[in-house]
Amino acid sequence: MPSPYGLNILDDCVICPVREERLFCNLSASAVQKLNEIKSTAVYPKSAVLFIEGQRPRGVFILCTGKAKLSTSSSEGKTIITKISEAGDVLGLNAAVSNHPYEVTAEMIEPGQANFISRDALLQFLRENGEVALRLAEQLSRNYYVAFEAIRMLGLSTSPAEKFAKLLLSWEWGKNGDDQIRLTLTHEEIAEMIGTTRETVSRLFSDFKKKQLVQIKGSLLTIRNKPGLEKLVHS
Amino acid sequence: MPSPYGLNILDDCVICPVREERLFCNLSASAVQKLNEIKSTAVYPKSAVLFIEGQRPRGVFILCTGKAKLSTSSSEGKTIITKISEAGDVLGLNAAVSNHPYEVTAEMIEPGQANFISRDALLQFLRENGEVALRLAEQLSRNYYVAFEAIRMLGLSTSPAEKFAKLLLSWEWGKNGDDQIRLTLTHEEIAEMIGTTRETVSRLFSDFKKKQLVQIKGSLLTIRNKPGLEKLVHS
DNA sequence: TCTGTCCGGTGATTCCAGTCACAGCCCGGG
DNA sequence: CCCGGGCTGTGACTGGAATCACCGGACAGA
Repeated sequence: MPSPYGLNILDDCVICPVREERLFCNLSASAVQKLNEIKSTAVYPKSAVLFIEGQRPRGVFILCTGKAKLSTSSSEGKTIITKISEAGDVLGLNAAVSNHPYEVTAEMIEPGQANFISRDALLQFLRENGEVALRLAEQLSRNYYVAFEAIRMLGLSTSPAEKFAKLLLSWEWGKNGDDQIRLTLTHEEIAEMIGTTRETVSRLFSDFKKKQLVQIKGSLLTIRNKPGLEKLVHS
Repeated sequence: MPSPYGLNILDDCVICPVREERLFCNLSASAVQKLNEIKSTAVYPKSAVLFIEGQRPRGVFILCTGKAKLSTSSSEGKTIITKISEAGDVLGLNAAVSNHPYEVTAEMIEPGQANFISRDALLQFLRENGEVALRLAEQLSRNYYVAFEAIRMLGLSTSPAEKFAKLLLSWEWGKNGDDQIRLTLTHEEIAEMIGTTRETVSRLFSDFKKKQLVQIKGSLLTIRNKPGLEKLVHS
């Protein structure tokens, strides 16, 4: 059956869709089998919320397609986005293994599918498959390094211009050989990633365009002068 | 033999000196025995550097006494302190298990002793003691949450005053029943924890004293009006 | 005891980015 | 087709924090 949003049908969404280094990859056949038994797959529209900061951890979500933003906010309403998750990412893992409340809110920014595994089933699975423990440690480590990058982003650069350049440069790499990417984030979301305001991001785009650093055509973003950007980053 | 710095002699420094929830606690007798074989203990003076950001991970340090600051800095010289480690903390764990370079620099701010375990020995130990894997995951999770708190500290508060109040309130709790603590950090270090400048911290102290929020007598810091501080924090 | 160094306090100045306000735009839905 | 809501661009203003500069005190070491 065709699903909405132009995505593949559910059965095409396997546990390990993309990245080899991820938690649930290259497991024994029986382990994969077990995983497929305890997972449940669902399709989420844009703006769907997988879980909310502060909730008790129900389980983990493995993103098959689409993108989700992970954010945390203060009671004042100020919000920071700590990561944009893509296919293959495991969301809510820290909360699930440590049984702390979710530390972030996960909201879809591009529609997609995700496998859900309840906390109980996950822990059970981990107990029965010692082989995964190391993978788990590696994945937790990766999460830590991602958080750490956010710290450097927020703490180590004085001007918004520098943070913005840093963010731009953190994209681009690899992907599809081409040196242009589709910009799916709103200025507001970019602002929340670098800890500034929407207006400032808007002005930065203008600035960077004027200075021939980047070029924008519709939603297509091109870097025209990478060394120029790197000179802004000094770190 | 008495050691310098007025500390206990080395043999008093066991693997698990303080906290029950830590990585190397409540292990089987044989595991503890093994740990004591592979560890090596040393005494570090103030300003001693255990490891430096970017170095290949040699191993982990388990702090027995003293305090260490973990920091990262940009090539511009700007520095942020991500955590003040105390007795019982395991330093360099993420780097060691994932074989990434140390992501922070660890420098003693109060002299003390630490056990060192080389990466090879640690991995070997982990392999032989599956019981520790879960502990490891929990510890990595804790590291993550600590980093996450730093993110919220740096990203979610607009004014230095708010960050400063937040930092003050993050101390105090528990310790020695008393509601005053010894301030061992310099203003500069505090500034590096909340992402501002030394002068601003100095002015904040003046402000808070004038507003009767805190009191300072020598190096003894007392909170005089906790609700007042909490009102500044809005998060 | 003297001296250099580190730390803490404070004033003056500058300027950047947050805030407010508003207008145009794109796009989707009725 | 037009309407409306979310996104984007830009101007004016201003407050607050970084920066620069300097001083005095504490302390360690010669």
